[in-house]
Amino acid sequence: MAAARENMSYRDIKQVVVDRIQNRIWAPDSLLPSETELAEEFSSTRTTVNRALRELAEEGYLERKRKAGTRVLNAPVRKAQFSIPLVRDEIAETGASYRYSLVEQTLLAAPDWLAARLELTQGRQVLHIRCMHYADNAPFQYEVRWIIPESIPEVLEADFTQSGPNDWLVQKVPFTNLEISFMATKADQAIAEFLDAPAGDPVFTAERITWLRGAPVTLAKLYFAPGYRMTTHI
Amino acid sequence: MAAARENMSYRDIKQVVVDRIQNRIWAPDSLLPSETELAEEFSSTRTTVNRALRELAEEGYLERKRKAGTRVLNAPVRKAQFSIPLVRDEIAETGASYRYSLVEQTLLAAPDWLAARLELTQGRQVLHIRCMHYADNAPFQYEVRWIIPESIPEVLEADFTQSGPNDWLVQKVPFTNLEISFMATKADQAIAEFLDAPAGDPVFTAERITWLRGAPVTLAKLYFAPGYRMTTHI
DNA sequence: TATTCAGTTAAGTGTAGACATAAATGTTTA
DNA sequence: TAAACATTTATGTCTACACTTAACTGAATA
Repeated sequence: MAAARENMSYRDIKQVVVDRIQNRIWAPDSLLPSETELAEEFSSTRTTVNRALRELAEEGYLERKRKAGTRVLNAPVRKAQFSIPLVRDEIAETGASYRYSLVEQTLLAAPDWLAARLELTQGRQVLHIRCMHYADNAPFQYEVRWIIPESIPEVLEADFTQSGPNDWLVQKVPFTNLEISFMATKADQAIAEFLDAPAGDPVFTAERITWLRGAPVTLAKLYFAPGYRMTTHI
Repeated sequence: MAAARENMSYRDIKQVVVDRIQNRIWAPDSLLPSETELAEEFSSTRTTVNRALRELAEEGYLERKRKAGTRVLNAPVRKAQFSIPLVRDEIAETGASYRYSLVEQTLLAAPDWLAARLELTQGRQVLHIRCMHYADNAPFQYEVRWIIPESIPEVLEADFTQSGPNDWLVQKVPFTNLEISFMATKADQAIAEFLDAPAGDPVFTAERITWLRGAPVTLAKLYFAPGYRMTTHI
């Protein structure tokens, strides 16, 4: 019944293991045979089995502990992966044409909520930018962004009339940390106007905060046009 | 300047490479030295360097092609990972107490939109369930679910008065495929009532479709209480 | 009885070397 | 000139083995 053919690659072994898990041959919470035993069964080596099991653990199928052994996770808490593309790429992928438009750019004192959120001392100057991203001339995303010039002084000389702050930032800032939240917000007057939707309508919203070596660089609120869905497959 | 100490683990090598990328020593789009050269520089072996670079490629820092070499990706399209926990676990993690309540359970013919979405032939029987998840007795999530008994006959005998269909399904069904979407929807009368929010308010919504070996098993719509945010760090 | 400690075991990691494979480049041939 | 073929080379993968480290087990001790 068991495979047992020669020269199995770590990929083949992964497949067999997944099959056995899915067919309850190895039930949730149960212990797998040791790497050495599996290597023998598959007429492979421990190194190869190790790679297979290690990757399956990363993918959320297994839990591994030294000495304790390898265990099948009962809750398939498999991890959904979303890649976080630039808007321009996201739009380009659908085949639509991308257009950018700057709405407003001002330098002002950080509002209290922003200072609190980014743990800034009060009254710091921040660059405030609002802009729009269009797909085939239909509103796609309304972006409201704050950038901390203290963390990246060149931003004060940057030109955001032709392309968005995101494009500029990924070129300039090798960010080290990132927090992303997704939520549903209610369209206020400005959002409604720019996204061409009725005020009060639900808007899918992403909020990104980026740090560079511990110092906050930018906070962006991204409001997506009505009908937007963020989808992933596993 | 360069590290060059002995006995670097693949972890150390990863760190050095990331540092160099972030300090623009290896600029975006540029080619890294070959594995062999790096192995020499770090007085390590190609196998170890390989593991470091392979993992960094998985994490989205590098792009690797045979013969072409290893290249620094310019857009740090790093991947956000969300784990998809059971509601009960999600609530338990905040320290709140979890309570479940069944709202409705009926067997009916699949509505057209559902049949279309799951690629069912028309008029199929489906089990329709609506239920609530509470955290500390406050509404947390309103769940609307359809299950295809054809794919999992035992579901007709299952008892959903004490615990939710999700709990039952993860025990029974080793799902093989999963599609998750997130969106913002407008609270209709039922949603508003159950989540204790004004009708018309924006509601963060997840939609999960699960397949077992190609056959659709269940579709769930999960409506989160106002204020919910899905957050992740990178 | 409870605690500490040593032994054992399974996974984690590193080294060395071989062969496989894909892609870029150079060379020959139609 | 262009297509077909061969060569080169960097990554991909596998094997075999050694050593490290975490965690369980059970025996010795307080």
